[in-house]
Amino acid sequence: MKSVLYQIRQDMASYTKSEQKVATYILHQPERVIHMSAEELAQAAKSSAASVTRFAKLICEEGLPGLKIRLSAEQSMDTDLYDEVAPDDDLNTLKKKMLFRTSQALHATNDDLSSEAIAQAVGLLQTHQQINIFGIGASALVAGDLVQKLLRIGKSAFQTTDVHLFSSSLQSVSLLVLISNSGETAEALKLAALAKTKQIPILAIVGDTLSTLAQQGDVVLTHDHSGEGLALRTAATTSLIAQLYVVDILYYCLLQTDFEHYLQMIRDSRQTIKQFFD
Amino acid sequence: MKSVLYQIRQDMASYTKSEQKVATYILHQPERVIHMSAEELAQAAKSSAASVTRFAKLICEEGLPGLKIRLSAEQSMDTDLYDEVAPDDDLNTLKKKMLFRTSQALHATNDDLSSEAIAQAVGLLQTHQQINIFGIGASALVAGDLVQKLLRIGKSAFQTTDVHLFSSSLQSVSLLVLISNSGETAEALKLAALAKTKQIPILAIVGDTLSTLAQQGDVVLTHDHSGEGLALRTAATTSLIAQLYVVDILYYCLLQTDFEHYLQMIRDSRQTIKQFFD
DNA sequence: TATTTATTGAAATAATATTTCAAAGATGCT
DNA sequence: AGCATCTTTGAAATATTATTTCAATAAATA
Repeated sequence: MKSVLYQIRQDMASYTKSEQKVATYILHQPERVIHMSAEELAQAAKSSAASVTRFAKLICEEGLPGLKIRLSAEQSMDTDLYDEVAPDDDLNTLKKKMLFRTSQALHATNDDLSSEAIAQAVGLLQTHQQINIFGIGASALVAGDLVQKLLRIGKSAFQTTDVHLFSSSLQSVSLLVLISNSGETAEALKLAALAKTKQIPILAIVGDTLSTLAQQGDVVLTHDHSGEGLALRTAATTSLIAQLYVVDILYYCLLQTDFEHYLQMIRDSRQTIKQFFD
Repeated sequence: MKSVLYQIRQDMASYTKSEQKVATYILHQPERVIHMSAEELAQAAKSSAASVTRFAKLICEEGLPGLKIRLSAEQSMDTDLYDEVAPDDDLNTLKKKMLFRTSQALHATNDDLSSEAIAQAVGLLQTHQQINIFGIGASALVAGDLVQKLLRIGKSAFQTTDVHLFSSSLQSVSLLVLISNSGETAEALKLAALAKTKQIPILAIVGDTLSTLAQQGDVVLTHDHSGEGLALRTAATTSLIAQLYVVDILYYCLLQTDFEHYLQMIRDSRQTIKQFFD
């Protein structure tokens, strides 16, 4: 179904005078209209209740209540939220834009994640006792998150941003997890090459499906990175959040392979922290 | 504003029998309810119109029409997404649940963030050259994110999870940023006490508004942590994401105080990385 | 300008939501 | 259990809100 606001704007020219009054008011204050009666809207738009309901029926089969319902459904989908964050946005606009953008990224990431890739990734995590995770910049944070998660269920996981140290940590029994938004991070690519020589499998968590790193991975999980093109690093955090989201889903899929057991380990680890440090 | 469906589910236990009938129907068929009259809904839920409108008013100040409007705004949200992630969920269900939960957390966080608190926080960041950021566990990642962001715009920022080292780093000119989901982390509270003795101001980023840490902060930014009660740490990542989201908004508000200047610094820092490391 | 046609809003009507109230049911007390 | 009290319930009464009617007015056409 089309947006009512859009439709009203489109058809504005074909409306009569009083219809235009009502239409204009609705376009300017859609969120207020939602909580107005026909009479109130008529007053606000300097028209009559009759004109209001006539207009409502014109737009929407179910009359004014139906129109209000459709307006409400559209409220959450504000129009120019796609814009780059602007220097003079007020906090509300900023919040809306960020929320919108983040939601977009998560939806897109959901679409990107295939069952097969996740299943294969879980397989790799299960079959390797030692898991070495590398990411640099913001991706280092994601690496850190994955380490924390794996340690909690008794997996041996290691992370550092020190490439020398990291290289030394790679054992023949390791699984190498490479995290990179662009998929072109030089350090990650070098580590991938190193892993190849040692026949260590690579799990790549990458934004760009077509990147070099995405091609190197034995298993590749991709996430949304559509915001990266924007001038400001507005999207940096959305990419970060998308990466964390991928890790989270991967983690829960791993838990599912032995749910009760892992759950108990997580409980234990929480308990231990509580007992000794709180 | 909280999700009505969520609220209904939460409060289900406290409802009377006929209220539960109505509530259950709404939870199962929210998108149909939107187009039903009180009488129709009563029939469908095997109750009476009176009970329906009574229930509507209980949930929503503006009665049944208002409830329909709010339901419409929430359209298309599956009811059982509120559940804890289950051991036998397939990937699609898992993805839906996670996405839903994350969106919820972000919305709630948006509602929690007040302009005043953000403005004060920005003020603190502006007026202090040295910014010391502490978080432990998942919050350490958030601390890391904030450090990266601040360094990019030429602020002197420091983070470590080593409390001894961290204590030594606190100067009289420092701003102490404490990040904690529960707001009860022992280490953070000790650092808060230390800061008090040195008269160093505290910016707290906390999930729980009523926590000890929230009370200690000179400025307090809160984020959603509603998922924390859940058995499994399903919510751990949503809290983390909510924290990152707060940091992101804070950061952009800081940028706005001198937009072009900061933007240029960010561009320069990207350029430098590209030139020397890619 | 006279005639037709379209538009408008006040009032009448219809639809819908809400409140009232008496009956049924649940709860607690002896 | 038996009685009293408080709660819940739905049918009917009422109030609110939306819609249609229709006469008046304005615009368009010849």
